[in-house]
Amino acid sequence: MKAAATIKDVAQKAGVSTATVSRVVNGRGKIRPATAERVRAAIEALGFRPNAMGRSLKTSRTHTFGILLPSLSNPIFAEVMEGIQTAARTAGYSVLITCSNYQEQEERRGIEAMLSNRVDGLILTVADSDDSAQLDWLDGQNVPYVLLFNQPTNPKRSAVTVDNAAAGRLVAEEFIELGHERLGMIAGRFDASDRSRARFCGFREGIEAAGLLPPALVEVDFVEGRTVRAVRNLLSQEDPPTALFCSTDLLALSVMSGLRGLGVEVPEDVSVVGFDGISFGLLSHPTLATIVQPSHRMGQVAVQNLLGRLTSSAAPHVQLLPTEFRPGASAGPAPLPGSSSLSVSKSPKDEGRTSHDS
Amino acid sequence: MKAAATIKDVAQKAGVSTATVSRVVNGRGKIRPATAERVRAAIEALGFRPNAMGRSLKTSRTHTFGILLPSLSNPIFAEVMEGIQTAARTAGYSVLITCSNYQEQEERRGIEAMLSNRVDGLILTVADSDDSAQLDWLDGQNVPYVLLFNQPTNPKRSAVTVDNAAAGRLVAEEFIELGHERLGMIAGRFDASDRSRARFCGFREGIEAAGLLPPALVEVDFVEGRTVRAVRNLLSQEDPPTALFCSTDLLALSVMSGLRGLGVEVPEDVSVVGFDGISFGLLSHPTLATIVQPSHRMGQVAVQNLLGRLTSSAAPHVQLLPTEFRPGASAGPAPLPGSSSLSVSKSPKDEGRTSHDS
DNA sequence: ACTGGGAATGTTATCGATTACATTATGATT
DNA sequence: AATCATAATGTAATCGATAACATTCCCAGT
Repeated sequence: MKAAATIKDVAQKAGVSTATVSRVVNGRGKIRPATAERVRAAIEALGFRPNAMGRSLKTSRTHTFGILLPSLSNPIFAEVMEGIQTAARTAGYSVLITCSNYQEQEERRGIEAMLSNRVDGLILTVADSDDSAQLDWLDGQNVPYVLLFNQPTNPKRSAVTVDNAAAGRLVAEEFIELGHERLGMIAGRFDASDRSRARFCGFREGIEAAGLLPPALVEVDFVEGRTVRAVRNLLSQEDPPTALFCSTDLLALSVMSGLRGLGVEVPEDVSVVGFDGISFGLLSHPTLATIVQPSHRMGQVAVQNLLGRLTSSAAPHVQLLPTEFRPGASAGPAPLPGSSSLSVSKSPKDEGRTSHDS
Repeated sequence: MKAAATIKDVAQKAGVSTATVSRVVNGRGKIRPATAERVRAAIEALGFRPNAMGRSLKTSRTHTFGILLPSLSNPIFAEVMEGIQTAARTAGYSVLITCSNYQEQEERRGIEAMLSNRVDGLILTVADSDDSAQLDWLDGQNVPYVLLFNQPTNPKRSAVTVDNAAAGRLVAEEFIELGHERLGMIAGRFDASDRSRARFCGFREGIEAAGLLPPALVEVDFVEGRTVRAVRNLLSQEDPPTALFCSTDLLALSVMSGLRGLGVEVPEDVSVVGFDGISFGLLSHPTLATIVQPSHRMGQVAVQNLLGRLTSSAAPHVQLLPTEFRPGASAGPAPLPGSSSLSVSKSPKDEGRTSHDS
């Protein structure tokens, strides 16, 4: 039950001062090889491991990053977390993680907790990076942070993300290419996800640019994730959409499952395209067409962004990484007019806001 | 660019000593209400937040747990991580996370890094909890840890897991109930996952108890995740299995996708059952029959186990949580003899070890 | 008014490592 | 051998908070 060895123990055992031990450990200053060897032997013998607290206290560097994500249930976040973790460890950093569950209050609490731990930097995905009390407050805290997935208008904030609007536009074009004329979107609530909104805006632009009617829209809650009603809602209206863009792959998979439950065939009756590029999209049946975000890379780049700010005090900047449209069996040609046997009755208790535009 | 306020700044501003501020912050000792109020005002005015490093140095408690998981790509780990994170924060703890990518070397490095951070406890999922150099070493480090998913033989080690063997047996019984007589298993490599081995052992026991031939077995690598060859391998042998047990849901979904690629129908030709109960199993088509582990709960219990060891110095103990068989469309009755049109040719370059038993 | 004694608050050593500065050792040069 | 430059090492203050111990305050009881 011995306490862990300290630098003093090592110094004593090696017959040197703590300063010398410190120098050996950190490879700073000149040390006679023989001395260094004795110190190393003592370290080995005692199983000495520098106490990060003591060190941080003096250097005011914790070599720790704090990560705030809405959730880990969505593999896109789990993947980016892996990327962050790997890149951080490579650079000698540890990572503290917090999930906000899409709640602003938890965002705030999580950030505060990580600041108490004196993290050297933060990587955050917040609800809305253009209207966030947390971020406004954080700007005064003198801690570098990088937004992830969020795409802030304010260029004073660092961010690593993709061009969500452009990707949304691309999806519209793909649908139109396939002959679809009546499009819809099932999106995570805009007030919980600015990227969901951006994807929708791009999607709508692409549609309007082609001279088609604006898309039908249903917003759904991330947490409860009931999509069946949202789907029924969309398809039970006059002249229902033949193609659905979902703001995340998770949503898309859930929607496909819902459609199956309603007896709607994908892609024969309705085409579906998701967003994220999670690996489950490749395993699903039919395989999911989607916009792929380079999730691991994004995590890695976010870490590098922070490191740059810390070491070379680089200025905050936004980095847009490329996306890619990944075709899949879920997106097919539009059904011939009248060929679809769709008959989805409207449920009595409807949920989710539906609108022709927002 | 002002540095963060310290307890001294607060003391000065409130006209008291640092001891008094400390008492107010930690709610210890008697403080005159008027004084407390002045101190609180100063804290508020300066935006003071106690420096966790300074505190930890003195108290030798970091209020941080270290978590080591093989990966976050498998949602079962992401889910348990969420459970851990939530429970930890509720108890006032932060969590450091590390992924080992199923590599022993990284297990070691991750643990060392977290010990340097002087975590108050560890939650670990290692390759093999009965033969782990890391754990043997860790036992001498005087840091409480809890194994998660691992099911150690040595009862001196705390663990939160399920009865993997019993669950494996149950799967065998379900298959047999459905009329299957020739069974197989696709399992994550035993040397990277002791639970995979335990599930197989239970599965085999259940089969042998029913007087059937021992199951065919293929081990696959977690990291690369190529299952198509493994599947072809299994099905191309004489009298191929009509039911496949996969050691994880992720594997099962991949296997189902592979079967589809080979033109094999699930469950008409081959039934599939997974293990974990990840939510994607409910979204897949056909829905995945599986053994459900209470992942969030497991994370929560692991945290409680650690807290108990820390606060009431409870003894290490193993906690087995209940599993549940969740039926799904992927598991159906055995095909009538000769009714299946299976014709899977053996690929020239085979991979994965196949055997009739292990 | 004086005093005992708990309540309130202050003083200061301490946790473990770093680092500016001080000191000593080494060895090359004459 | 004396000298000096430089290499090697040591001394001690410091980071921010805690807590044991010391001190001061305040008021009840006589």
